[in-house]
Amino acid sequence: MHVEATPEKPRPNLAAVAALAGVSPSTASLAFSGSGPVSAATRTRVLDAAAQLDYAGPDPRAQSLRRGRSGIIGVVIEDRLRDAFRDPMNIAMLDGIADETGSLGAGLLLLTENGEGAASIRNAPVDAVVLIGCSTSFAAQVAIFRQRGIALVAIEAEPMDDVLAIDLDNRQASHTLARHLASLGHRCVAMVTLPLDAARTRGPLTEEAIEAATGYTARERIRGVREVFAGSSGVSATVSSIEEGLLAGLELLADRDTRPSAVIAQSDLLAVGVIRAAEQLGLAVPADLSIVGFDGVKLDGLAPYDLTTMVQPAVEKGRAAGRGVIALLSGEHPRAVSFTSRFHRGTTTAPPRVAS
Amino acid sequence: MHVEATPEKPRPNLAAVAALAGVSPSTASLAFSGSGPVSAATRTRVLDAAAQLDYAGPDPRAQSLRRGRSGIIGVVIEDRLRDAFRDPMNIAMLDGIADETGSLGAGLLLLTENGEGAASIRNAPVDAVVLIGCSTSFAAQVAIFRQRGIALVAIEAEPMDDVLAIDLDNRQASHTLARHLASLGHRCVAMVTLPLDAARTRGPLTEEAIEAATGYTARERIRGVREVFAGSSGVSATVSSIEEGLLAGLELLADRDTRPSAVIAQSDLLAVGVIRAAEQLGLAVPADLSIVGFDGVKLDGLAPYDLTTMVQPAVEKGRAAGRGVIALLSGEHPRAVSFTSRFHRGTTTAPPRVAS
DNA sequence: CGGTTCGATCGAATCGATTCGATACGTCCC
DNA sequence: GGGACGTATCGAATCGATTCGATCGAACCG
Repeated sequence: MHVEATPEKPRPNLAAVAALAGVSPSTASLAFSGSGPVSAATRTRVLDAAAQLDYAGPDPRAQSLRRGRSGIIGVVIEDRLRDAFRDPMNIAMLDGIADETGSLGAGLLLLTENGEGAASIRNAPVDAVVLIGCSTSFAAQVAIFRQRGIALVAIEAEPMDDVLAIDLDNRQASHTLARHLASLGHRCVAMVTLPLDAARTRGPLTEEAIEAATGYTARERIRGVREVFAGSSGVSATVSSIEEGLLAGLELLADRDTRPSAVIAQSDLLAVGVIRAAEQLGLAVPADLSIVGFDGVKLDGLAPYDLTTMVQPAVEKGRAAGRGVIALLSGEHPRAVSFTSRFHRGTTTAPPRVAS
Repeated sequence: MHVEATPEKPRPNLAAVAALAGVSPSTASLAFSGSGPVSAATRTRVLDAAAQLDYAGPDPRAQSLRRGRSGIIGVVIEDRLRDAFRDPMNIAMLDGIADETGSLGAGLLLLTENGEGAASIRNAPVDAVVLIGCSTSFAAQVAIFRQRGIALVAIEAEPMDDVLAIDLDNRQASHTLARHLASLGHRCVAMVTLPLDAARTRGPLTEEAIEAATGYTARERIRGVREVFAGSSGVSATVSSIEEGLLAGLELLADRDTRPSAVIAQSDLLAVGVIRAAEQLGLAVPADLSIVGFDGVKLDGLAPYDLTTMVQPAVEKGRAAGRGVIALLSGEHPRAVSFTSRFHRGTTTAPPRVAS
């Protein structure tokens, strides 16, 4: 006997299964979803028919149309996936989100800030969206999702109506770091900041640049530092990474006349980059240059340094965001959450060398 | 005048927009999709009506039902997001996939091997799926997706019908590493492998364990090593991470009588862990112990070591997978792709110390 | 001037399931 | 024996868009 494989193999649908089982589509649906009274015999018949037709279960696309839910949660990250994932903070948050939403059976759809096509933020089939920190084009994104009627959770973002905020004490924490340096005797500190705006340019931290900054996290942290070191300046980075910190550090430290005695980097990755820059320039850390970071990433291989930094609860932030999503989707009105960071004194800060 | 906000705000649909614009739904659809002859005047009228109703565009759920496409590509990764993202290889591959599929406008949906609910592998609304390497429950997953009629691309997996394979020369590359050690004079080498099966247990590499292993990558690499060092043994890891490598390393090196003169770790992360273990035990690398890895990750902070390893084109693998997905979705029949690794001689290998 | 063609628009079927209300049939109790 | 009740099942409407074929005018050409 020779088997003739039909090139066309139309996937069976619930109606076909129902027909084969000799029941109505509605009953077949009940049998699958289990959300209604169906006799055991009937259910068995339906399931057998399904097996016979090689039916894989209700089509999720049709389900999501009918139910008005797709079971998918969008996570908006930076433009370049690789950049976003290079920072352990983002991964930790993603992990926290997945932790909580996983119980709900929802999947995470990665969305980029300016993607086009079927899965852009304009038309991804998501039930809710988490905007992961440091977004520089926040307002525009919020407008889109609000129009689409999609629940929104934002990590570290400007407070906004209809957006559940998961916040961090960025200003206060930066203030703490700055005070630490001040108390050590530093008077001339410089910053290496996270991206200031959607353009993500590396460059000197001019007053105009700060004024025009749309990056909430960067701005808050600058503010915290300036509460202690009024008018302090620095360099803005294009992304949170070690390489970028190195470049920014070189820019900052190149000129020995304007060289600061301490650098406040807005992430641990950037801080490590600055340390590398210092090493390249022959500066000893912390003797010649004090450096602080932000995040509290355990950076394997940073030895012999132990970075002075603010440790923030990244996974917890993600969890809170995940719980927020769940609450919003069940029609509740969760309240904004705010996390605090903890000061960690490492070995990368010391009193400034006395001017020679 | 006081505005009365209706608590219920039914999202407008295309029909409502069409009605307001005085055209039929079909014409309104054409106006939005641009895939048909519509006069400029009509299009404007429709768009105005949409703006007036605050219509955000066609519902992606309905679109995907009608079109039979969701524009979403699933990526199946390990159970724990954090574990998966800890290995730069996975991120690199993800990045490569995103690079290619992004042009298609598709989003990446993160799926875990044994998730439940709306976004499990049984019922995620995806058009295609990429199984990222080292999957230990490959066959079961393939069966599910095949039944659902979803296009499949697998990175480093057993060849299978209807599955586009993106392969790496795991066996050959491991053979190369083993030969390198052999040529240095090593006779007693041990392995630290990637997870062998879905159970992901850490334990001695018994013959039975190897025999029963479902992890394709791990098995191939073991095979390559054994072509040179027949019967060589070692320890299997639960995940590819530095910590795990440390634990496996300690287990392997604890007993000084059975201690190997070289360790072949199946990933760079594991190799770093083994180096740490050696350091903890007071062994000098490479004088007392040679160590090789696999992947070619640039591990910042591994200094002063430069790991001897096989450099594999991870991003390229991801890109190939992405291109494969695109090809499959456009009905083509792309051919399997195979990548090769490049030997990198670092400073972590040397001739064995002569037995005292 | 009549036939043809082309462009714009419309109607209606369709994608595949869910769900509300109705129906049919037993069973139970007074 | 008849009314009340509960369970299993069914019909039909619905979710929101896309798309094929039909229709209707207008322009064009011989």
